[in-house]
Amino acid sequence: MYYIHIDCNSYFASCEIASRPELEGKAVVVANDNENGGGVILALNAEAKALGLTRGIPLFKVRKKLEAEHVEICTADHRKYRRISKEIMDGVVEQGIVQDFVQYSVDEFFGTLPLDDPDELRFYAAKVRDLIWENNHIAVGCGLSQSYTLAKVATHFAKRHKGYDGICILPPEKREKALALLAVGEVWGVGRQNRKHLESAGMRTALDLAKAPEAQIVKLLNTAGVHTWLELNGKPAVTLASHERQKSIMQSHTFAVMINEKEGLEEAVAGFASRCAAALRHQESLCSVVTVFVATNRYRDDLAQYRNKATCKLEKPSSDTSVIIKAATALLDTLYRQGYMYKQAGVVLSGIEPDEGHQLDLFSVENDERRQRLMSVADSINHKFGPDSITFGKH
DNA sequence: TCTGGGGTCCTAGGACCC
DNA sequence: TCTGGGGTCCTAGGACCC
Repeated sequence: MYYIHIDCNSYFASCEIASRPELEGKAVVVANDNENGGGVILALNAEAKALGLTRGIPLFKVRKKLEAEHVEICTADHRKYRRISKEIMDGVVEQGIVQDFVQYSVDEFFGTLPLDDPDELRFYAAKVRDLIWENNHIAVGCGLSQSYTLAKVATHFAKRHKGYDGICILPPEKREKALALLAVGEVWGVGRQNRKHLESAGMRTALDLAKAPEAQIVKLLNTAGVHTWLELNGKPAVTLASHERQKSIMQSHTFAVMINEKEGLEEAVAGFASRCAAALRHQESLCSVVTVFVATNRYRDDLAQYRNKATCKLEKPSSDTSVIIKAATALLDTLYRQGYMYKQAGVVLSGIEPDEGHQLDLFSVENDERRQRLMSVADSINHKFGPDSITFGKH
Protein backbone atom coordinates (compact mmCIF):
# COMPACT_ATOMS: atom_id res chain seq x y z
CA MET A 1 0.00 0.00 0.00
CA TYR A 2 1.21 3.47 -0.90
CA TYR A 3 0.19 6.88 0.35
CA ILE A 4 -0.58 9.41 -2.34
CA HIS A 5 -0.33 13.18 -2.03
CA ILE A 6 -1.87 15.47 -4.64
CA ASP A 7 -0.88 19.11 -4.73
CA CYS A 8 -2.37 21.60 -7.19
CA ASN A 9 0.19 23.75 -9.01
CA SER A 10 -0.02 27.50 -8.26
CA TYR A 11 -3.55 26.81 -7.17
CA PHE A 12 -5.19 30.25 -7.02
CA ALA A 13 -3.56 31.28 -10.29
CA SER A 14 -4.55 27.97 -11.93
CA CYS A 15 -8.17 28.49 -10.87
CA GLU A 16 -8.23 31.95 -12.43
CA ILE A 17 -6.76 30.65 -15.68
CA ALA A 18 -9.15 27.68 -15.67
CA SER A 19 -12.11 30.04 -15.54
CA ARG A 20 -10.61 32.55 -18.02
CA PRO A 21 -8.84 30.58 -20.77
CA GLU A 22 -7.63 33.77 -22.46
CA LEU A 23 -5.11 34.07 -19.61
CA GLU A 24 -3.36 30.88 -20.71
CA GLY A 25 0.32 31.58 -21.37
CA LYS A 26 0.26 35.01 -19.71
CA ALA A 27 1.96 35.86 -16.45
CA VAL A 28 -0.76 35.82 -13.77
CA VAL A 29 -0.62 36.84 -10.11
CA VAL A 30 -3.42 36.61 -7.56
CA ALA A 31 -3.52 39.26 -4.84
CA ASN A 32 -5.86 39.51 -1.90
CA ASP A 33 -7.06 43.05 -2.51
CA ASN A 34 -6.15 44.69 -5.77
CA GLU A 35 -9.08 47.14 -5.94
CA ASN A 36 -7.98 49.20 -3.00
CA GLY A 37 -4.39 49.36 -4.12
CA GLY A 38 -3.21 47.33 -1.16
CA GLY A 39 -2.64 43.66 -0.87
CA VAL A 40 0.14 41.16 -1.38
CA ILE A 41 0.77 38.49 -3.98
CA LEU A 42 -0.80 35.26 -2.74
CA ALA A 43 -0.15 33.05 -5.76
CA LEU A 44 1.46 33.27 -9.18
CA ASN A 45 1.91 31.01 -12.17
CA ALA A 46 5.20 29.82 -13.66
CA GLU A 47 5.29 32.70 -16.16
CA ALA A 48 5.04 35.22 -13.30
CA LYS A 49 7.67 33.40 -11.26
CA ALA A 50 10.00 33.57 -14.24
CA LEU A 51 9.85 37.38 -13.97
CA GLY A 52 11.36 37.16 -10.49
CA LEU A 53 8.10 37.74 -8.62
CA THR A 54 7.44 35.78 -5.45
CA ARG A 55 4.62 35.06 -3.05
CA GLY A 56 4.16 37.57 -0.24
CA ILE A 57 5.43 40.70 -1.98
CA PRO A 58 3.19 43.75 -1.44
CA LEU A 59 1.82 44.91 -4.79
CA PHE A 60 3.04 48.46 -4.35
CA LYS A 61 6.63 47.26 -4.36
CA VAL A 62 6.34 45.69 -7.81
CA ARG A 63 3.63 47.80 -9.40
CA LYS A 64 5.96 49.14 -12.11
CA LYS A 65 7.24 45.74 -13.04
CA LEU A 66 3.73 44.32 -13.20
CA GLU A 67 2.71 47.05 -15.63
CA ALA A 68 5.86 46.86 -17.73
CA GLU A 69 5.53 43.10 -18.14
CA HIS A 70 1.74 43.18 -18.67
CA VAL A 71 1.15 40.83 -15.76
CA GLU A 72 -2.51 40.00 -15.17
CA ILE A 73 -3.51 40.81 -11.58
CA CYS A 74 -6.51 38.89 -10.25
CA THR A 75 -8.27 39.51 -6.95
CA ALA A 76 -8.46 36.40 -4.81
CA ASP A 77 -11.85 34.71 -4.84
CA HIS A 78 -11.69 32.16 -2.05
CA ARG A 79 -15.26 31.03 -2.64
CA LYS A 80 -14.36 30.00 -6.17
CA TYR A 81 -11.21 28.20 -4.96
CA ARG A 82 -13.20 26.24 -2.40
CA ARG A 83 -15.80 25.34 -5.01
CA ILE A 84 -13.21 24.05 -7.50
CA SER A 85 -11.50 22.17 -4.69
CA LYS A 86 -14.74 20.39 -3.89
CA GLU A 87 -15.25 19.57 -7.57
CA ILE A 88 -11.78 18.00 -7.70
CA MET A 89 -12.54 16.07 -4.54
CA ASP A 90 -15.87 14.76 -5.86
CA GLY A 91 -14.37 13.79 -9.23
CA VAL A 92 -11.54 11.76 -7.71
CA VAL A 93 -13.84 10.03 -5.25
CA GLU A 94 -16.21 9.11 -8.05
CA GLN A 95 -13.33 7.79 -10.16
CA GLY A 96 -12.68 5.30 -7.36
CA ILE A 97 -8.94 4.75 -7.84
CA VAL A 98 -7.74 6.54 -4.72
CA GLN A 99 -8.89 5.10 -1.38
CA ASP A 100 -9.39 7.03 1.88
CA PHE A 101 -9.34 10.24 -0.12
CA VAL A 102 -9.31 13.32 2.12
CA GLN A 103 -8.88 17.00 1.62
CA TYR A 104 -5.95 18.37 3.57
CA SER A 105 -6.19 22.01 2.50
CA VAL A 106 -7.86 23.94 -0.29
CA ASP A 107 -5.23 22.72 -2.79
CA GLU A 108 -3.92 19.46 -1.31
CA PHE A 109 -5.32 15.97 -0.95
CA PHE A 110 -4.16 12.70 0.58
CA GLY A 111 -5.23 9.12 0.03
CA THR A 112 -3.94 5.60 -0.43
CA LEU A 113 -3.47 3.19 -3.34
CA PRO A 114 -3.61 -0.54 -2.54
CA LEU A 115 -0.68 -1.35 -4.86
CA ASP A 116 3.07 -1.82 -4.58
CA ASP A 117 4.38 -2.13 -8.11
CA PRO A 118 5.90 1.19 -9.26
CA ASP A 119 4.69 0.78 -12.84
CA GLU A 120 1.12 0.12 -11.73
CA LEU A 121 1.28 3.01 -9.27
CA ARG A 122 2.42 5.36 -11.99
CA PHE A 123 -0.29 4.13 -14.36
CA TYR A 124 -3.11 4.78 -11.89
CA ALA A 125 -1.67 8.02 -10.54
CA ALA A 126 -1.54 9.29 -14.14
CA LYS A 127 -5.24 8.48 -14.50
CA VAL A 128 -5.99 10.63 -11.45
CA ARG A 129 -3.77 13.47 -12.70
CA ASP A 130 -5.44 13.36 -16.14
CA LEU A 131 -8.92 13.27 -14.66
CA ILE A 132 -8.26 16.46 -12.69
CA TRP A 133 -6.88 18.12 -15.79
CA GLU A 134 -9.83 17.08 -17.95
CA ASN A 135 -12.52 17.92 -15.38
CA ASN A 136 -11.07 21.02 -13.77
CA HIS A 137 -8.16 22.24 -15.89
CA ILE A 138 -5.88 22.24 -12.88
CA ALA A 139 -2.36 20.79 -13.16
CA VAL A 140 -1.22 18.81 -10.14
CA GLY A 141 1.85 17.14 -8.71
CA CYS A 142 1.42 13.62 -7.30
CA GLY A 143 3.80 12.00 -4.84
CA LEU A 144 3.57 8.38 -3.72
CA SER A 145 5.45 6.71 -0.91
CA GLN A 146 5.33 4.91 2.45
CA SER A 147 3.92 7.71 4.62
CA TYR A 148 2.19 11.06 4.26
CA THR A 149 5.43 12.91 4.88
CA LEU A 150 7.37 10.84 2.33
CA ALA A 151 4.53 11.27 -0.18
CA LYS A 152 4.96 15.02 0.23
CA VAL A 153 8.69 14.63 -0.31
CA ALA A 154 7.87 12.78 -3.54
CA THR A 155 5.51 15.57 -4.64
CA HIS A 156 8.34 18.05 -4.07
CA PHE A 157 10.38 16.20 -6.68
CA ALA A 158 7.38 15.61 -8.97
CA LYS A 159 6.96 19.37 -9.24
CA ARG A 160 10.60 20.22 -9.77
CA HIS A 161 11.68 17.75 -12.41
CA LYS A 162 9.97 17.97 -15.77
CA GLY A 163 10.84 14.38 -16.60
CA TYR A 164 8.52 13.08 -13.87
CA ASP A 165 5.53 14.56 -15.69
CA GLY A 166 3.91 15.44 -12.38
CA ILE A 167 4.22 12.01 -10.80
CA CYS A 168 6.98 10.79 -8.53
CA ILE A 169 7.01 7.33 -6.93
CA LEU A 170 9.37 7.05 -3.99
CA PRO A 171 9.91 3.37 -3.12
CA PRO A 172 11.87 2.31 -0.01
CA GLU A 173 15.10 1.67 -1.92
CA LYS A 174 15.20 5.26 -3.21
CA ARG A 175 14.20 6.87 0.06
CA GLU A 176 17.66 7.73 1.39
CA LYS A 177 18.85 9.10 -1.92
CA ALA A 178 15.86 11.43 -2.13
CA LEU A 179 16.13 12.60 1.48
CA ALA A 180 19.81 13.41 1.00
CA LEU A 181 18.79 15.84 -1.76
CA LEU A 182 16.20 17.65 0.35
CA ALA A 183 17.08 20.55 2.68
CA VAL A 184 15.83 19.89 6.20
CA GLY A 185 13.73 23.06 6.14
CA GLU A 186 11.70 21.66 3.23
CA VAL A 187 10.39 18.76 5.28
CA TRP A 188 6.69 18.94 6.17
CA GLY A 189 6.54 19.90 9.86
CA VAL A 190 9.90 21.66 10.02
CA GLY A 191 9.33 25.39 10.09
CA ARG A 192 11.68 28.34 10.51
CA GLN A 193 12.35 27.84 14.22
CA ASN A 194 12.89 24.12 14.07
CA ARG A 195 15.08 24.44 11.01
CA LYS A 196 17.39 26.68 13.02
CA HIS A 197 17.49 24.19 15.91
CA LEU A 198 18.26 21.30 13.58
CA GLU A 199 20.91 23.16 11.63
CA SER A 200 22.73 24.22 14.74
CA ALA A 201 22.77 20.54 15.71
CA GLY A 202 24.45 19.88 12.35
CA MET A 203 21.46 18.50 10.46
CA ARG A 204 21.19 20.08 7.04
CA THR A 205 19.30 17.51 4.96
CA ALA A 206 16.15 15.47 5.48
CA LEU A 207 18.38 12.40 5.63
CA ASP A 208 20.38 13.89 8.53
CA LEU A 209 17.08 14.30 10.37
CA ALA A 210 15.90 10.78 9.55
CA LYS A 211 19.18 9.26 10.75
CA ALA A 212 19.38 11.16 14.05
CA PRO A 213 18.68 9.15 17.22
CA GLU A 214 15.14 9.48 18.54
CA ALA A 215 16.28 10.95 21.86
CA GLN A 216 17.86 13.87 20.05
CA ILE A 217 14.66 14.50 18.10
CA VAL A 218 12.61 14.53 21.31
CA LYS A 219 15.00 17.05 22.79
CA LEU A 220 15.03 19.32 19.74
CA LEU A 221 11.49 19.01 18.35
CA ASN A 222 9.18 17.36 20.93
CA THR A 223 6.47 14.86 20.04
CA ALA A 224 5.29 16.36 16.75
CA GLY A 225 8.90 16.13 15.58
CA VAL A 226 9.02 12.44 16.48
CA HIS A 227 6.05 11.83 14.17
CA THR A 228 7.90 13.56 11.35
CA TRP A 229 11.03 11.54 12.12
CA LEU A 230 9.09 8.24 12.07
CA GLU A 231 7.41 9.15 8.80
CA LEU A 232 10.73 10.04 7.15
CA ASN A 233 11.83 6.55 8.12
CA GLY A 234 8.85 5.03 6.35
CA LYS A 235 6.72 4.43 9.46
CA PRO A 236 3.30 6.15 9.21
CA ALA A 237 2.65 8.24 12.32
CA VAL A 238 0.69 11.30 11.22
CA THR A 239 -3.09 11.44 11.55
CA LEU A 240 -4.90 14.10 9.58
CA ALA A 241 -7.29 16.42 11.36
CA SER A 242 -10.91 15.87 10.44
CA HIS A 243 -12.40 18.83 8.66
CA GLU A 244 -15.95 17.82 9.47
CA ARG A 245 -16.25 20.08 12.46
CA GLN A 246 -13.75 22.89 12.94
CA LYS A 247 -12.59 23.60 16.47
CA SER A 248 -12.39 27.31 15.92
CA ILE A 249 -13.95 29.69 13.45
CA MET A 250 -12.36 33.01 12.63
CA GLN A 251 -13.18 36.06 10.57
CA SER A 252 -10.70 38.89 10.37
CA HIS A 253 -9.61 41.61 8.03
CA THR A 254 -6.73 43.95 7.39
CA PHE A 255 -8.35 47.26 6.46
CA ALA A 256 -7.21 49.04 3.32
CA VAL A 257 -8.04 52.31 5.06
CA MET A 258 -7.24 52.48 8.75
CA ILE A 259 -10.10 53.05 11.18
CA ASN A 260 -9.93 55.24 14.25
CA GLU A 261 -13.61 55.77 15.11
CA LYS A 262 -15.20 53.22 17.38
CA GLU A 263 -18.32 53.06 15.21
CA GLY A 264 -16.28 51.88 12.23
CA LEU A 265 -14.67 49.09 14.23
CA GLU A 266 -18.00 48.14 15.72
CA GLU A 267 -19.54 47.73 12.31
CA ALA A 268 -16.63 45.57 11.14
CA VAL A 269 -16.68 43.41 14.27
CA ALA A 270 -20.45 42.93 14.05
CA GLY A 271 -20.00 41.81 10.45
CA PHE A 272 -17.28 39.30 11.44
CA ALA A 273 -19.44 38.01 14.30
CA SER A 274 -22.38 37.54 11.98
CA ARG A 275 -20.33 35.59 9.41
CA CYS A 276 -18.73 33.48 12.14
CA ALA A 277 -22.18 32.61 13.48
CA ALA A 278 -23.37 31.62 10.01
CA ALA A 279 -20.32 29.37 9.56
CA LEU A 280 -20.98 27.88 12.98
CA ARG A 281 -24.59 27.03 12.06
CA HIS A 282 -23.45 25.69 8.72
CA GLN A 283 -21.44 23.01 10.52
CA GLU A 284 -24.31 22.50 13.00
CA SER A 285 -22.33 23.59 16.02
CA LEU A 286 -22.57 25.86 19.02
CA CYS A 287 -19.76 27.89 20.54
CA SER A 288 -19.21 28.93 24.12
CA VAL A 289 -16.22 31.25 23.78
CA VAL A 290 -15.93 34.48 21.81
CA THR A 291 -12.67 36.36 21.25
CA VAL A 292 -12.17 39.75 19.63
CA PHE A 293 -8.82 41.24 18.66
CA VAL A 294 -7.72 44.59 17.29
CA ALA A 295 -4.34 45.84 16.10
CA THR A 296 -2.73 48.94 14.66
CA ASN A 297 -0.39 48.82 11.65
CA ARG A 298 2.79 47.21 12.95
CA TYR A 299 4.78 48.43 9.94
CA ARG A 300 4.19 52.09 10.72
CA ASP A 301 6.75 53.13 13.32
CA ASP A 302 5.53 56.72 12.96
CA LEU A 303 2.16 55.79 14.53
CA ALA A 304 1.31 54.80 18.09
CA GLN A 305 1.05 51.02 18.39
CA TYR A 306 -1.63 49.06 20.19
CA ARG A 307 -2.74 45.46 19.90
CA ASN A 308 -4.99 43.60 22.26
CA LYS A 309 -7.57 40.89 22.51
CA ALA A 310 -10.37 39.98 24.87
CA THR A 311 -12.28 36.78 25.44
CA CYS A 312 -15.57 35.98 27.10
CA LYS A 313 -17.54 32.87 27.87
CA LEU A 314 -21.19 32.78 26.85
CA GLU A 315 -23.78 31.96 29.50
CA LYS A 316 -24.75 28.96 27.43
CA PRO A 317 -23.41 27.63 24.12
CA SER A 318 -25.01 29.40 21.19
CA SER A 319 -24.96 29.91 17.43
CA ASP A 320 -27.36 32.83 17.57
CA THR A 321 -26.13 35.73 15.50
CA SER A 322 -27.46 38.37 17.84
CA VAL A 323 -25.98 36.67 20.93
CA ILE A 324 -22.58 36.49 19.26
CA ILE A 325 -22.72 40.04 17.95
CA LYS A 326 -23.68 41.26 21.41
CA ALA A 327 -20.78 39.41 23.02
CA ALA A 328 -18.32 40.60 20.37
CA THR A 329 -19.30 44.26 20.57
CA ALA A 330 -19.17 44.15 24.38
CA LEU A 331 -15.62 42.78 24.09
CA LEU A 332 -14.75 45.54 21.65
CA ASP A 333 -15.97 48.05 24.27
CA THR A 334 -13.31 46.80 26.67
CA LEU A 335 -10.61 46.77 23.98
CA TYR A 336 -11.16 50.05 22.22
CA ARG A 337 -8.77 52.90 23.04
CA GLN A 338 -9.22 56.27 21.50
CA GLY A 339 -6.41 57.84 19.49
CA TYR A 340 -5.12 54.82 17.59
CA MET A 341 -5.37 54.04 13.89
CA TYR A 342 -6.67 50.48 13.68
CA LYS A 343 -5.48 48.36 10.78
CA GLN A 344 -6.79 44.96 11.68
CA ALA A 345 -9.57 43.33 13.66
CA GLY A 346 -11.14 39.92 13.97
CA VAL A 347 -13.54 37.62 15.78
CA VAL A 348 -12.74 34.04 16.82
CA LEU A 349 -15.28 31.51 18.04
CA SER A 350 -14.07 28.54 20.08
CA GLY A 351 -15.32 26.07 22.66
CA ILE A 352 -17.22 24.49 19.79
CA GLU A 353 -19.56 21.55 20.29
CA PRO A 354 -22.12 19.79 18.11
CA ASP A 355 -25.57 21.37 18.09
CA GLU A 356 -27.84 18.55 19.16
CA GLY A 357 -30.58 20.97 20.06
CA HIS A 358 -32.65 20.30 16.98
CA GLN A 359 -34.09 17.16 18.55
CA LEU A 360 -33.95 18.24 22.17
CA ASP A 361 -35.34 21.70 21.68
CA LEU A 362 -39.00 20.72 21.19
CA PHE A 363 -40.10 22.98 24.00
CA SER A 364 -38.13 26.04 23.02
CA VAL A 365 -40.14 29.24 23.08
CA GLU A 366 -41.72 30.35 19.88
CA ASN A 367 -39.49 33.39 19.72
CA ASP A 368 -36.42 31.14 19.55
CA GLU A 369 -37.91 29.11 16.74
CA ARG A 370 -38.76 32.17 14.76
CA ARG A 371 -35.24 33.47 15.29
CA GLN A 372 -33.79 30.17 14.07
CA ARG A 373 -35.96 30.29 10.97
CA LEU A 374 -34.99 33.88 10.32
CA MET A 375 -31.32 33.01 10.56
CA SER A 376 -31.59 30.03 8.22
CA VAL A 377 -33.29 32.24 5.67
CA ALA A 378 -30.50 34.80 6.04
CA ASP A 379 -27.89 32.03 5.74
CA SER A 380 -29.35 30.70 2.51
CA ILE A 381 -29.65 34.17 0.98
CA ASN A 382 -26.06 34.89 1.86
CA HIS A 383 -25.05 31.55 0.42
CA LYS A 384 -26.75 32.42 -2.86
CA PHE A 385 -25.80 36.05 -3.22
CA GLY A 386 -22.52 36.28 -1.32
CA PRO A 387 -21.69 36.96 2.32
CA ASP A 388 -23.13 40.07 3.87
CA SER A 389 -26.05 40.30 1.43
CA ILE A 390 -27.97 40.26 4.68
CA THR A 391 -26.39 41.15 7.99
CA PHE A 392 -27.82 41.69 11.43
CA GLY A 393 -27.92 45.05 13.11
CA LYS A 394 -26.77 45.51 16.67
CA HIS A 395 -29.59 45.66 19.19
C1' DT B 1 0.45 56.06 0.75
C1' DC B 2 0.24 50.68 0.01
C1' DT B 3 2.32 44.50 3.97
C1' DG B 4 -3.43 38.01 3.80
C1' DG B 5 -6.83 35.05 6.06
C1' DG B 6 -7.57 31.25 7.60
C1' DG B 7 -6.61 26.78 10.55
C1' DT B 8 -4.15 22.78 13.73
C1' DC B 9 -1.67 20.81 17.78
C1' DC B 10 1.51 20.96 21.81
C1' DT B 11 3.37 22.70 26.14
C1' DA B 12 3.87 25.17 30.37
C1' DG B 13 1.89 27.05 34.22
C1' DG B 14 -1.83 28.33 37.33
C1' DA B 15 -6.26 27.29 39.69
C1' DC B 16 -8.66 24.06 41.97
C1' DC B 17 -9.83 19.58 44.00
C1' DC B 18 -9.06 15.43 46.90
C1' DT C 1 -1.85 26.24 59.72
C1' DC C 2 1.62 23.41 57.64
C1' DT C 3 3.28 19.85 54.47
C1' DG C 4 2.71 17.31 50.12
C1' DG C 5 1.41 14.25 46.17
C1' DG C 6 -1.54 13.62 42.29
C1' DG C 7 -5.12 14.64 39.18
C1' DT C 8 -7.96 17.69 36.02
C1' DC C 9 -9.20 21.72 33.65
C1' DC C 10 -8.27 26.04 31.60
C1' DT C 11 -5.54 29.54 29.31
C1' DA C 12 -1.82 31.75 26.90
C1' DG C 13 1.60 31.41 23.80
C1' DG C 14 4.39 29.25 20.39
C1' DA C 15 5.19 26.22 16.71
C1' DC C 16 3.48 24.45 12.50
C1' DC C 17 0.44 24.15 7.99
C1' DC C 18 -1.85 26.16 3.58
